[in-house]
Amino acid sequence: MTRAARPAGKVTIAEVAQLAGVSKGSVSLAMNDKPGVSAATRRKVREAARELGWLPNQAARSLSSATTQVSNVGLVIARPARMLGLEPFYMEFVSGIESVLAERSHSLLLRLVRDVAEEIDVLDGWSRSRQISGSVMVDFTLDDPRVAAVAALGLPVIAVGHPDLTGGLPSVWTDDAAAVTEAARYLAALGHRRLARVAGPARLGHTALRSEAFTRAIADLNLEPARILTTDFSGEQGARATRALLSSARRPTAILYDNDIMAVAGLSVATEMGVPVPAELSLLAWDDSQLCRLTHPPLSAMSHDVFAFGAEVTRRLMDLVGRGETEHGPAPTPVLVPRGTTARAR
Amino acid sequence: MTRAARPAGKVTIAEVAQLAGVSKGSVSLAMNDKPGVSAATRRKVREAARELGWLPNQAARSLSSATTQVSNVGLVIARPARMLGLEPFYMEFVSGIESVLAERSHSLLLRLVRDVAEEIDVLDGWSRSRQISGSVMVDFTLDDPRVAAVAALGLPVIAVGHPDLTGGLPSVWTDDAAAVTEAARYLAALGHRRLARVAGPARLGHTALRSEAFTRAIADLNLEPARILTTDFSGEQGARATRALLSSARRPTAILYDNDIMAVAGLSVATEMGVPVPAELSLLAWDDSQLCRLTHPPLSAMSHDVFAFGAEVTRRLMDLVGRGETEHGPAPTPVLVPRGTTARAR
DNA sequence: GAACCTGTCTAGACCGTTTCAGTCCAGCAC
DNA sequence: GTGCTGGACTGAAACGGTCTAGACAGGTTC
Repeated sequence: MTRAARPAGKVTIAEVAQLAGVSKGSVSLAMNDKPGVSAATRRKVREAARELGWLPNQAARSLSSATTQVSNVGLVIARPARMLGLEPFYMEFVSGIESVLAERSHSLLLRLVRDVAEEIDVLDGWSRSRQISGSVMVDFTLDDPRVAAVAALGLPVIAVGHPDLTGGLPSVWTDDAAAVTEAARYLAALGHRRLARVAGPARLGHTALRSEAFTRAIADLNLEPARILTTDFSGEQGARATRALLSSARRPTAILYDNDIMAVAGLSVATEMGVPVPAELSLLAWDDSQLCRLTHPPLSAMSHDVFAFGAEVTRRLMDLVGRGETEHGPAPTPVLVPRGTTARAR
Repeated sequence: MTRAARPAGKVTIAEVAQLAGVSKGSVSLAMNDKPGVSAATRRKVREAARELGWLPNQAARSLSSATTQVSNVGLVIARPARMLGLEPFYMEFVSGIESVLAERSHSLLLRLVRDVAEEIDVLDGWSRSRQISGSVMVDFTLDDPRVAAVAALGLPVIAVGHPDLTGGLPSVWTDDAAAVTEAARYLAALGHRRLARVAGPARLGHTALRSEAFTRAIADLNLEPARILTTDFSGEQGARATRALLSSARRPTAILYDNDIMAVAGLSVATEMGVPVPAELSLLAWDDSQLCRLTHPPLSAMSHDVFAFGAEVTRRLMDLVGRGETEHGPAPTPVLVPRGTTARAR
């Protein structure tokens, strides 16, 4: 099956000018709502443009003017494509971004890459070719090379991550340390003495921050030293980590997970191994997508409205692009929502 | 917080040419690996470009060359932003798309809109301003107005939907009728006489196709007339539909769901209502994201590799954009994967 | 030696906008 | 009438690449 490949929009500003009986310059002024043309002319030009179905050629526009505003926002994610589909976090985050973009008639330019070097290339290309007016950056590591790269590019960027990691870029973050501490205190208050945590990849900055806070909280509460297992965030590795924990000699009585897909997998493993939840084992998820409410018993979680978070990040990016500045501060801290998987230790 | 807005890459081809002691034309030829320059000159030019850190200005490039190949592909979805995050289908589909795009250094331009009219506007704008080289279209309805619109635009498009709905556009689809029939036959063979189906929104073309095939299969198999409840695909409505079915006088002994999030919700409802699965109730999901393997018991499903489906759709789109043509045919039919939620009727 | 290649390289037109220095003209003050 | 002002509008120069026609050198062929 073949398709005709003749793009419709071959109309140029010259034709519009001719039809309207004015010069190219006037058309430009009229269509961009700039002063210098009379109301009558503006109307004539509008009419002509509408009739010919003219839309300005973006390439020409950005070539000639330094200040080109496009209505796309970038998001580059350096993770395997498979993972994107498996992680409710990204889905909800992207949904939140889209919810704000849609109401402002903006689109999201999405790209998956292998590593940070490729991510920098992509941002560089988008920025130079003026395909985006700004970008959201995620998954910061310590001494992230992207910080310097986007600074050199002069691209408006909102960094999703703790200021310790994002090197002065305008940032939005959640206070994971506080949330982890709250979780540990809660489990301790329920009488749990032996906690464990199934964490994300060690290389990610926020994993390190959470681990540090978790370890400190355990120490402050005088609990037994806790095991922390790192994973790639997938359900499979969450299940494996849970099996390892439950098979160990002194198995934990409570497990904190770094996302919800792993918590769901963990609950399933506990059931499969005959460990009653929450009677003998408490489970606490993170992020709290709708998954947590669909299991039986429903998962207790450090609830984080990821959709709203994505929306807030985008609102700040639009601020930054539009006004040149935005607030710089944390988003709401994840809040503990007890459901059916946490109970007093026996 | 304010950001400096001084783009780095101010080097032009003229400066490179001057440094290398050649003309602009030669630089262009040398850097684009085209014939017409000697190896020595090519080396000199490369050296000069590297020294100055020159990268071609994309805007200028696409302005001058007729064959502007942009490396973006479009996807417009006419659903509320919230739903995108809740439906594993879309994220897996998008992941599959990205997996193919990433290996060809392409990006996805994603936009959520309210309705089909807005979708047409968006595609029109993207197409005219040369922001995409092609697009994927989903969620076809009967007599879909988008068919005529993209034909007029001359934009390469791959339609995801049955040819009955996509009006001659190059299409990829799954044979849902065959899959529904297989599901009904399997449940009948297990001894189930009273089936029900929790379906998607009635307005969607593929919901209608599935419903028709389901009803016919029930009739052919001489089973009791089946109830079909329509939903918005959300877990909440899936749970509500399941409660309604299980509360009815002659409750079904098997339920077929139109996606997996609703099946997970349904399983949870059955557990909550004390209906043992699969002893007294068989459940069959659709799409089969990893969710189905994480519940307990694991969900039987009409398994459909959505990731691979998205990848295949994109491969065909790239074919269409690159060679001007592509195959036109179905993707693999969803295949029944029995797990723990289907069993013989008592 | 003329005619003809072939490979390398250059000058300059061209792509479709924005922008800026001017032109034109009506209106006003004197 | 003259001079001045300011708004409306024009023409042409950017912007930074690609691409085409043609110049030039050196080698072949007859």
